[in-house]
Amino acid sequence: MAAKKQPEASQSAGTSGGRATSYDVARHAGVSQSAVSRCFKQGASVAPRTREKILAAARELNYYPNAIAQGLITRRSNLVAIIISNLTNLYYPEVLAELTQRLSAQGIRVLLFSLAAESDVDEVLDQVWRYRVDGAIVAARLHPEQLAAFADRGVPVVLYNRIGEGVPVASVCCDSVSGEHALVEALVEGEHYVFGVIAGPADSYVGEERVEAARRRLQQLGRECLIVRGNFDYASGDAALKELMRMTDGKMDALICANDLMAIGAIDSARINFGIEVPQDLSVVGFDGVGPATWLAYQVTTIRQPVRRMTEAAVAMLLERIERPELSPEQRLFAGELLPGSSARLG
Amino acid sequence: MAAKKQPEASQSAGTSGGRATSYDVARHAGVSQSAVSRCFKQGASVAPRTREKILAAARELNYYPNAIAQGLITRRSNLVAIIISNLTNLYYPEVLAELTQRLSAQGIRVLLFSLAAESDVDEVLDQVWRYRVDGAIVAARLHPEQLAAFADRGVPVVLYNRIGEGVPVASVCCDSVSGEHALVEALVEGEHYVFGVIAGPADSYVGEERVEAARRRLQQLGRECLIVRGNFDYASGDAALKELMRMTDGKMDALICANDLMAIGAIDSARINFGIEVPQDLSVVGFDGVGPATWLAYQVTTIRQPVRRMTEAAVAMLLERIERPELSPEQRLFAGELLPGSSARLG
DNA sequence: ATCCTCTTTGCATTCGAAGTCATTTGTTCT
DNA sequence: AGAACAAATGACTTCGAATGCAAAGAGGAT
Repeated sequence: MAAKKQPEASQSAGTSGGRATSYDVARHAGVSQSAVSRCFKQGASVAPRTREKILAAARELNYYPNAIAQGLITRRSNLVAIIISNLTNLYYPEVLAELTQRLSAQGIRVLLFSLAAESDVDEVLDQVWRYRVDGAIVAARLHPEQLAAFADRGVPVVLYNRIGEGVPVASVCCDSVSGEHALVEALVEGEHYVFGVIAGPADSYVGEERVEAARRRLQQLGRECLIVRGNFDYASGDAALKELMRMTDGKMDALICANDLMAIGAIDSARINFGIEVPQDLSVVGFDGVGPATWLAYQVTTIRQPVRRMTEAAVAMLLERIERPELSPEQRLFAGELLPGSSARLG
Repeated sequence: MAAKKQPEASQSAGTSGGRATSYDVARHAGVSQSAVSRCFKQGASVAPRTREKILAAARELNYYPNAIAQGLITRRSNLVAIIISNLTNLYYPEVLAELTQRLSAQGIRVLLFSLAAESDVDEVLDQVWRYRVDGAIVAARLHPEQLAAFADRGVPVVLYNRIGEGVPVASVCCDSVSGEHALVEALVEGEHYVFGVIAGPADSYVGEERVEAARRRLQQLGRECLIVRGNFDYASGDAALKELMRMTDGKMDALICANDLMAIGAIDSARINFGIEVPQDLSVVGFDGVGPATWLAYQVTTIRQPVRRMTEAAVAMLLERIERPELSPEQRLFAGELLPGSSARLG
């Protein structure tokens, strides 16, 4: 009867599998399971000699604490969900790599969710709840109710390059408004008159913000502009350029793109499909500062997002909120840096 | 005394937190915890009326089964580790997105590990063991001992675009040899004589394989070539081109690059730094078929990897091995498709 | 040697769901 | 109505590590 109280060490714990448990190690070292547990816990009270013995046994048995079991008892999974909509966006891989490495450095693992379609969100969230993640970083469009669900469940979230629309949520963004203002001002000073704008998809937060900021500033400076919608990829930059050339009868001399990839598509299209010289005949500016923007053929004049500082902030904010869930939903805005390339004649 | 046997339902399980447990749901529905568990398990024996009652209670309490607890008892975490070295490689984001979505579709979650440096591998593996992942997909260079550790622990692995050097491991690769042969043959037929090759970093498996295949085939066809090493990025394509132009006194008329990104760097460099026409004066070919390779300015002649089929195979192989660990370490080789761009004059 | 304090250690319980087994309920057939 | 059997249900144990608590040990002071 008493036999059941202290579980038996697993019999299969030879040198083979990594399936050794703390009981196996305990038995091997001649101590209790508690001692083994303490031995792997930072700052717990274990005598040096005991610690040695236990660590030796652990090494011999190839023991690694079971994070699943730890998560169950401590109610801390040390998992953070990263939810990203379009990994193919050229800008996100860098962000993802940075976030992952920073979280790893803090002893936190990343559960990655990549959305193929927006309709997948609810399924993804279902899994997020099940895994009892400690927090989440979201670079995807969520409905207010979906954001509210995080609050309901007490799961801290930090949004990346978007804000909680209607719901107060912590977020990290690159300042679209000041970035676009800088671009517009430089273009106006550079003596441009017929402005075209390539917007992002309507459901993109940063896309709309950038275009709106550019439009406003142009208006303030007495310039009109034509706006055509793209969807952030290369092909849509090409298509939008053609459309704008048609609409302006080839008179457009400045083009503001909601991201670099469309700017690149537009530059190629202008040069190759229309024989237009960039920047002599047409100035093109983008946004983001992704790798290809700096390629010799493009050298796009753009706003470079401070990805390192932004990811650092996102991780820091999330960890803070995991420790202290009552913290307010701060919004941090980072200024981008105007990267003067050679795709635009500036003032 | 008897009170301790049946755990109390958690008191905090109001409609607020997502912290409800199966006991909360059980009490709410007036059934036992076992019933709740069965209710969420596919094909278990539960009366329709009971199921209704339980599901209603679960919905009301916002109950989601705790995957951590499930993982502990079932010894199946439903987690797969994806280990990737350089997410910034332009080719990997697509692979990662595909893998993640395919695994999700199979009810499996992705634990992402992104390596900043090769030295991180052991720390990463430490975490992989702790989380008791059901399997792993690896697109990073691992030492034989590190690969052996997976076998030791009975964790199935599938390598992506690399093979287990010395250790038999399941893998999915794109056929470098036939791809390079096709490129070389086409270039030779296109009347090229002075061949340059830009290799990848020495520690890249595919890089070495591609270059070696190209070199061999060139030799068989009676052509020599000069090889310069790059590191798969744009800047190294530029640098390598300069070096090759110096070495050949500007006489190089065909350039084989170990990946598209270096091909693009080389094309830009040739055009902009040397005023060379591509493909009139110099033919350039790459490998991978990444997005920018198809841009109007480049249209790189390359071998497109069948990413969808490869990721599908990787996931299928991994799942098979999770079910039946005794399966042999099959290697699957996928033929790439020659994508005739306009960066090379072919035969 | 005695008492007190501080450090180590082990015992027993806990986290939340799954699954075994025994029991109860329900159905069908005679 | 009762037998025979299947379906549904609940009690209890289990997975592996963390931790509160009590007991044991180690020093130190008197």
